[in-house]
Amino acid sequence: MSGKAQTAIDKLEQTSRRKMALRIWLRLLTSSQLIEKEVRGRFRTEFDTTLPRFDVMAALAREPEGQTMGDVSRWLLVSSGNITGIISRLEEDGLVTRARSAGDRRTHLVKLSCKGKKEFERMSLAHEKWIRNLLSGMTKEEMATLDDLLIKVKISLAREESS
Amino acid sequence: MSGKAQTAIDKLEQTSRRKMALRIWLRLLTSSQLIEKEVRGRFRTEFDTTLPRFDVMAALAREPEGQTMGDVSRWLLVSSGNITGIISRLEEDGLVTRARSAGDRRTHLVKLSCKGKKEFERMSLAHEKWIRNLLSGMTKEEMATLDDLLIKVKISLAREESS
DNA sequence: CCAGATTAGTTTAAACTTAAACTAATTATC
DNA sequence: GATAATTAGTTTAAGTTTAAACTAATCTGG
Repeated sequence: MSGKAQTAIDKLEQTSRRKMALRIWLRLLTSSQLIEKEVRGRFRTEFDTTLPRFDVMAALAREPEGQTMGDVSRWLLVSSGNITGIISRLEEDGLVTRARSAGDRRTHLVKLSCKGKKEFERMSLAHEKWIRNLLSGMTKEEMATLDDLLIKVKISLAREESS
Repeated sequence: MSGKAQTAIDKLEQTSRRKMALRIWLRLLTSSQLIEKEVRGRFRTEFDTTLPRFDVMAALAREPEGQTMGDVSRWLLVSSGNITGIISRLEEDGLVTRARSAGDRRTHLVKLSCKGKKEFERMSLAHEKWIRNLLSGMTKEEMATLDDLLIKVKISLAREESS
């Protein structure tokens, strides 16, 4: 009988289903906040930039041909007004380009500039290393199980948030 | 052999440990963001308030005798300046009281007012129900395992973020 | 064609958030 | 006991974030 299984069984006996969802939510939130705090600090001290800027650049890096403002805001789950502001600041710094589309003239094609690509590459490698180190206390098996469970969380959310 | 175990094993075979930490982080972040988005919207439409205000009130509700600004900011993992602003707005609305301590005159004793307690009670019940519904697609066993793994994440973070 | 509805993006106002500078009170050290 | 270091909290400046109002372009049903 493994230690992990024992702990989980204890929890089933001690904790009502009622309180368990709330507990999961608080833990989910705390983990995210702790990682975010750490990563934000490192972006500031090592690259003199912010996490939202990196997030937007990472979204842009996924599509070298460029994408619309709406694509970025939907991918990052934030409002379009938010993206407008961050893209504007990135554009001022010459890291992204924004151009009105030829076809649908409402949309704008946004992409990383050459400078932006290079900068993102540097930051991305460091970022990946930070995360790997932060989670180095987890075994591969634990991460695989956690990944499965987080997928289940997402499925549950998708089904319930509409109702 | 359960479906869950099979999925996890597939992942071990297909995904390098290197990429797995990053994947976990993105899933953690996405789950949190989706829940936050939903909860924020409900606080706005059903109680005409914000999530940060509720978070501060929930922190205060834990200690009926009151606590310092620093206690609240440490509990919520946010800056003290942030707490100053939110407490000030809650105070204007008569939901909390803030008084300079008699002993150490640098610290302030903050607590929910009577009105604040009643308001928090109403919101807290609704909040718990929202979360329970959002996670209703998870079994008790899945939640218990997820809880264990998130504790392991937290332990890993605590060990690594100092280094 | 064209009036109304929809969509993409920006702007605005308010709140949130942080890091850093600052003030005031306390503690430590000599 | 005076001075230095620390601690609690506030303030400030800049950026992030949202919801809602707005502008401009496109689509849709007559």
